[in-house]
Amino acid sequence: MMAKKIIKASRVERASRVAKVEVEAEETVKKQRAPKDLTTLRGFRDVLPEEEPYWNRVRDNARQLAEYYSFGRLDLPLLEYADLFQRTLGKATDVIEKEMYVFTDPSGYDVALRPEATAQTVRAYINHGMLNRPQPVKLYYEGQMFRHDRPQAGRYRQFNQFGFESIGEADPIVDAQLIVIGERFFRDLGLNVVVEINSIGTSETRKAYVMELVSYFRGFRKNLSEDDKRRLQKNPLRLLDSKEPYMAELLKDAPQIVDWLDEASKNHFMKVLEFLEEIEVPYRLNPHLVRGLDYYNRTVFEMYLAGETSSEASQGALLSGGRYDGLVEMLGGREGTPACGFACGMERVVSALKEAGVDPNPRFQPRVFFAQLGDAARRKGLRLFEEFRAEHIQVAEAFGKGSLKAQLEVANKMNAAYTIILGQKEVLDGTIIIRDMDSGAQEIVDAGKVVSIMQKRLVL
RNA sequence: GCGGCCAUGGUGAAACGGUUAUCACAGGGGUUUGUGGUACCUCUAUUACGGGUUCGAUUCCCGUUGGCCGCCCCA
Repeated sequence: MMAKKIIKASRVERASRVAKVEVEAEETVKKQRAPKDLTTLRGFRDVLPEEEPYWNRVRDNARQLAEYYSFGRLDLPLLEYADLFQRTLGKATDVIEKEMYVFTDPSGYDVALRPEATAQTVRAYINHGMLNRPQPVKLYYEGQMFRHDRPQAGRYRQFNQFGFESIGEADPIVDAQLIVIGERFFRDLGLNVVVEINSIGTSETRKAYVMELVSYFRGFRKNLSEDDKRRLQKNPLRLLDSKEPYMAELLKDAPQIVDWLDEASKNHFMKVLEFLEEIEVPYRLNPHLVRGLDYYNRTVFEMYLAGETSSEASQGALLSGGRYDGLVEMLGGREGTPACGFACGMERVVSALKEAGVDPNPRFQPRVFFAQLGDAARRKGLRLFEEFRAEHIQVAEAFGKGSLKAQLEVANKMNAAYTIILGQKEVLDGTIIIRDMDSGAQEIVDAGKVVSIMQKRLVL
């Protein structure tokens, strides 16, 4: 009896397992790509050496600013418990609802590739007891983020952000200085941006405002598009930056969030604006600016390329941020810990740099080429190469090539100013040839002195 | 997630449904033994993948995948 039951159960179990495997196999086949079709995943890309100079400029610039304004570098993991983001970003946001790379790791935990780094930064602040450091704790990060949304202009599934976060100080000067840093970042790169700014108050005043907003738009419900109806349901604040053409008219008489701010938030906002005026950072008040993630309160801001407004920017904001005074507490940190920060989309900055024709300053530009003939020369050359390196002179080579002609071709293509040529004869004589690539003039010098001679030549 | 446009070598393009799929550039190798920026020769594509229509498909149709763009959302 017992045995029969077991057999029965196991048969059923086996059957379902087989069915499952079949379903899985079918899915796998469907998703698998032809072996010849060797590409990256959708929305993921390789950055090739030619593009790297732009990235270096962006990264260097951000790092220098971080150093100057005393933001400590914080490197964070790419993978976190999924829960960290689910708790903080807001249940109704797309980032949580459908864009996160969530999976079960081999230990059985629900983990997620980070879609952004602010929640992580706060997690690290709490984890490492940073409340015991002098406040505010100023942190800077950069790295890859992951969101599974549809690739588009300036939008990738893996993208890079750098961010500045200041945790533990409520004074509006923090907000203002962060905006200054952001604006300076672009100015240093030769990009003109416009700062858009707004205040969304506290979560309580926002709630009251949202109710008012909803009741206002309910009156026009039948005029609204499907998208806007959905916003009305799910995320009414989004109605404010809806791109529907009829919206401009409707918004004219709609309640304004600034009118609903509590006294403290209003004061805070005024002070931020005063600081900005003091330091002469041009800004544009945008009463319809709301941020997508739930943790923001009071000051919110975004930066766009000059000449573009938020509604027409082809790839959205280059940088955005704001205050998030409730987040530390929400994650279990000390009650009432204030914070403010921003994140910048580096892909968008790189593309703006290219668009603007900014010179990226390639770093690797060797001006000396070493050409060799024969095994003895190659052996010597390998050594000589190291001697140049010790003197910090960049030398290019093509040790793999045999003929002098081929090597000179390479030297020419890379625009070398000089080629030093070492052949059988020179090895025996202890000499070496220096060829000026512009004039074609050559001179034979003592092999032992070539490094110091080149050193002098390159200074001129 | 929804919609529009698109898909030929490393790159940019060409080929009325009919030969060994053409051209330019880039790249590799060479034009007899040690000299580049000019020449010549030569090599590098099962036309994204899968299916269908057809005597015959790079060309027409469907699906998949991917890219660009708009929406949603966001950096």
